[in-house]
Amino acid sequence: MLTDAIVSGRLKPGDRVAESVIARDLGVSRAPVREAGRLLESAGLLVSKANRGFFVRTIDSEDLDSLYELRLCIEREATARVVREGRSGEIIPTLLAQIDEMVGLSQDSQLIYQIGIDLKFHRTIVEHSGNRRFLAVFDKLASEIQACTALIERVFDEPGKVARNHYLIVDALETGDEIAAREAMDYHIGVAREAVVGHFRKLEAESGAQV
Amino acid sequence: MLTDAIVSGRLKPGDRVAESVIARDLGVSRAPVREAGRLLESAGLLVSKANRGFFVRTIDSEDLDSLYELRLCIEREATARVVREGRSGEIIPTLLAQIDEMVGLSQDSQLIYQIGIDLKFHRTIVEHSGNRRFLAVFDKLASEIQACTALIERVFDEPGKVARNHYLIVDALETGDEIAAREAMDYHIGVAREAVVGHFRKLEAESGAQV
DNA sequence: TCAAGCAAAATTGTCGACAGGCGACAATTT
DNA sequence: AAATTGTCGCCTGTCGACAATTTTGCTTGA
Repeated sequence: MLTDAIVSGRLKPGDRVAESVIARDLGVSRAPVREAGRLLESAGLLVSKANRGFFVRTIDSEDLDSLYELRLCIEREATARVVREGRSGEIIPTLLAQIDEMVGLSQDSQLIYQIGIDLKFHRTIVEHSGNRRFLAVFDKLASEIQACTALIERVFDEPGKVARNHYLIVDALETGDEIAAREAMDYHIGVAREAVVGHFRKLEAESGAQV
Repeated sequence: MLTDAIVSGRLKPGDRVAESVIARDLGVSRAPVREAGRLLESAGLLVSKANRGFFVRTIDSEDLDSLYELRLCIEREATARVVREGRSGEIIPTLLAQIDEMVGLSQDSQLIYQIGIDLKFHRTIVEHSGNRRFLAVFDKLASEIQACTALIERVFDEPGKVARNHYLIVDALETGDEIAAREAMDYHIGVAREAVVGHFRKLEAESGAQV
């Protein structure tokens, strides 16, 4: 609804988002825009300064690294929990279908969609971990990760390979070994973390702050 | 400011919090109350339903367990980071002073204050972990934990003993062993988790849902 | 007595308007 | 020329009012 209209387009990080302007553009009052702003703020896409309004969030490589480390903590524990609670078999068919879909979307032009499925894959695991708080944190980070990744677009050289890497996680789930599952997720996210943060560091070396 | 006035007092979990009522009581318009409501919502103290307004959040033992497990993931990693980044010596004096203060507040009537210092102790560690996201999540959980604990009041039999248990964490930090530090925090929170969740399960067995 | 339907009250969602605060720019001073 | 101060305009924070929706209490009928 409103949220999409705001984020969808052309906004550089650090840009100011005046609620009066948005309200005028969308032909509604400022109140609903305000609500949507708070929503996007809690989703981590905007930050608000007192008496100044909303700004598009900026992010540096250190913060991105923190983000991935947090994700790591949540997801490796969630993966272990899935095994411990004996819910692996229940979700493996879903996970395999998602990987197949990802592999099918490995064309350059469809990277954005692949990122979406990638997130769904991880969410499926967290969702079935049995820990609602894990899911809440994950969902909050998800929009940020997706937004960041969408802006970076291509960090990895071989998107198809990345998609196939998810099979390792499913394999570990199938063994029923809690520790192996945890380590599989640990490795998987660790690789992504290095790649994304490394890419970002290079961007920073060339210019200033980035989204 | 407003937030305190809303939460401070007498509200049962599940209670409805009508913004019109609050606004009348405080003699302000509904707009600022709305803002405060969103704030408390993102702090996890209220939930909002469409066209229904705000309600005081309810919590069950399973959710509380999830909360502590999440805390565990964050804090044990944060503790390990403090050691890894070589910032132990920098914060140990602060930590020791906080424990002393806690021990001094071990009287029954001051348990609420002790809980506050306890949270500060843990926050100090997370704050100096070097991971901003850890701190953000911790701060979000902190208000919830504090609110819950304040309602439970006395879960532990010997508050002084709990306070002194924090020395074990400082000891582990002093050794400079990353793994030992992680395990010390792991054990510390694990004990609290069992006690709090166990206490809550008993309450649930007697009645229905609880805060 | 109880259930269903209806009407009235209450509450949220939205609106336009006004006051105060902040940043930007110009004028003045050093 | 650089820095400080004064002014202007835009934007947020707050307000009271109206419309839409939900809840509640009452009436009506079986």
